[in-house]
Amino acid sequence: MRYWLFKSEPETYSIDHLAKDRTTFWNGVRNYQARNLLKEAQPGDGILFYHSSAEPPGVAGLAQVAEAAKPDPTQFDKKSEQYDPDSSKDDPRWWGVTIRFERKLPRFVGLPELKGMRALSAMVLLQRSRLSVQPVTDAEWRAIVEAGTR
DNA sequence: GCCAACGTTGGC
DNA sequence: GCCAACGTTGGC
Repeated sequence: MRYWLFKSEPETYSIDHLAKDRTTFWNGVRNYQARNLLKEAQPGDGILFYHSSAEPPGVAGLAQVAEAAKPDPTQFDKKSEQYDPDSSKDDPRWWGVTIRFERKLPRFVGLPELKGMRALSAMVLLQRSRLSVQPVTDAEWRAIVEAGTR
């Protein structure tokens, strides 16, 4: 079982939206590296639900992978903003996973706090910009869940 | 609103 | 294959 961090702009889709929907298909990823990571995600994997472009940005809650990757239908939809004319149904380029709400963290863990945590000094979130799906280590997961539960 | 980071596109 | 131009992400 692995851990991931998914970024979402809360104005578009927040942890509260997920809490209400219970599950959602996480699609619209159009970055190859993020896509490759999505395809590795397996049911039961843990997800840190991160609010980006928010005030403040940070980890708002937990989710889990409910269903492994399937082709993202928006890539075939000419009317979609996410339409990709170069993708084919035989060999889809873009994929998404179904995720399930687990719980909101009692304490939102903001980015400034994350930056100050020693256990996270090598975390992808803090080292690499602009990657919307990221791997998270066991130790990072534990440190963040603990910080958000205290 | 600004801008750094960085991925993608396309001319050569 | 290089690299300049351009677009997007996302923190501040």
